[in-house]
Amino acid sequence: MSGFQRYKKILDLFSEDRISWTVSEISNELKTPSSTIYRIVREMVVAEFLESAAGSYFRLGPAFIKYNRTINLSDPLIRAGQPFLEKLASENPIVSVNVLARLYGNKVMCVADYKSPFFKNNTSYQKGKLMPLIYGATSRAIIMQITGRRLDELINSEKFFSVDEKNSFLEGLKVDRKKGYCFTQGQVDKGLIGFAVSISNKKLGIEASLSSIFNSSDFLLEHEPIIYANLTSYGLLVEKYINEIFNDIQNYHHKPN
Amino acid sequence: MSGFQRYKKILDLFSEDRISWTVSEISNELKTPSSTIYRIVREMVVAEFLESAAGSYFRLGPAFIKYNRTINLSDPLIRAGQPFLEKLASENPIVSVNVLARLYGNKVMCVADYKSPFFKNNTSYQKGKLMPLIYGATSRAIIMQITGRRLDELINSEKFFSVDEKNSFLEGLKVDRKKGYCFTQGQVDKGLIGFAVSISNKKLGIEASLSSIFNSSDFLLEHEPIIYANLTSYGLLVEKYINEIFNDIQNYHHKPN
DNA sequence: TCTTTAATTATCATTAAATGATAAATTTTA
DNA sequence: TAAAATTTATCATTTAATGATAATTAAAGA
Repeated sequence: MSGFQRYKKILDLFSEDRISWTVSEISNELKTPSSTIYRIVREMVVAEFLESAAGSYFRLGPAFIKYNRTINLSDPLIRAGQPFLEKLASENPIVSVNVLARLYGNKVMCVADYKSPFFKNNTSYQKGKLMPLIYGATSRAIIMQITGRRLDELINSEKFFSVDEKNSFLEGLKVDRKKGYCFTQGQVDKGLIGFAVSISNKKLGIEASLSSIFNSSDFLLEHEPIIYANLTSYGLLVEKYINEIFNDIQNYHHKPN
Repeated sequence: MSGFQRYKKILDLFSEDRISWTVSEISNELKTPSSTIYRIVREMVVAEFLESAAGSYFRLGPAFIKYNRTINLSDPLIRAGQPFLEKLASENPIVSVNVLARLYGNKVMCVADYKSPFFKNNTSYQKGKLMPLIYGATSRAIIMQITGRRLDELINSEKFFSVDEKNSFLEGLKVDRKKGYCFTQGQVDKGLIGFAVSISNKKLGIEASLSSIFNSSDFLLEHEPIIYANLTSYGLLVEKYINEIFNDIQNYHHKPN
């Protein structure tokens, strides 16, 4: 354990399922002497990346709230896409959750979302939550834009039930690529269906998706063309804005002093 | 530059005003050879704390979105207070921005907020933004619960125009402490007024505030008792829930395996 | 396209810091 | 108040970070 990993391994212990750890628990988990962990934890507490809680427990610190704000102001996908999510929701024919998602390691992460006021169910897509790579329209619209060796590597990180399942998944991707959008039913959350389009920008290395998620009970076949039209047009709009942001940044940096 | 500081110094370069940096810019800024910076930046890119943007620039990475989610699920102040902000807004007599804030180093940081649907103005209080310690009701309700040496240290980190200003500030705190709430007018944003109460929990080390911010043009004197009653009752409610969360955590950790 | 320049990675001797066993101090619990 | 648990301090040893330089790769210009 060295370099930044030393710190990250500790931070990664803190999760939804385990929000606080003591030094001795960390020490056991990472098989590292507690004198070492104490030193590292103290450093991170000073930096507000960790915070001491009651009973000798520690939890993540408020620094992440601060950095998260800066991310929201600097990530071109979020900057370009966030403002359109509410509009997309209001133009959908039925109540929806609308999501911007992107790759995060071998997983997919939602980075922005907007839920229509009267949408009842909870979706698994929540800002900052990692989701499976191969299930759900949101994820499909991301991997369907990836090809060649990178696709292989990503796919190989997933466990398929059988070779057949894997092949039919890859075939499905080809079909979706031609159609230009993805549709899935209950793959992530039962009772929900998802539609998604790809969002990409080669220069900025953006591989993302824009998706709308509905209650399957609300959905009628006649809704599909409208949903598809909305996603497609807003998808293009987001890509256009990403491009504008890219140009803005270029100009900004090339300004003479 | 050593330990965690080495990484934090780089992360802290990224801000609202300067969202992306090149390695050579970082190298100049921190007076550290670029070969060293390259190595460190590469580590943080792998960890998704940084991300490469176009034109050899880097920006903050999506890891912060993930950790921010975990914070929202684990911070007792946010967990206890967030659910009440919308209710507080709906019970206020005029449109408002409602904020949970806490200490962050020598500054105050908003950690959760809710704006009524038709509130027009922008407040400076945004989730994750650092705000001055001595201006605005939101901040006052935090420092007014701090006394003795810690108060001195915090106050001394601030620049007052004069000794008089400092003394009258400290006198004002005493008055507010007796009143049990704070009121300020245009100290942070012109045209806005703020009311705030303290939120605290000794066992959990929480020093925070709950505040409502209004357009001064909307405000009538007859609103004050209602605003005050709302803040006080919701403040107590939040403190009660913080306590319950504290007990939950205690029970959870003391469960037999 | 080729050429030039800039960006990034690799190498490695030197320097500096992290480690972890132990002891001491502090805080919490019984 | 005593005992136990938590946290900090110390320091010889181990290990990793540093930064000058060279090599490679990618981007920008001609």
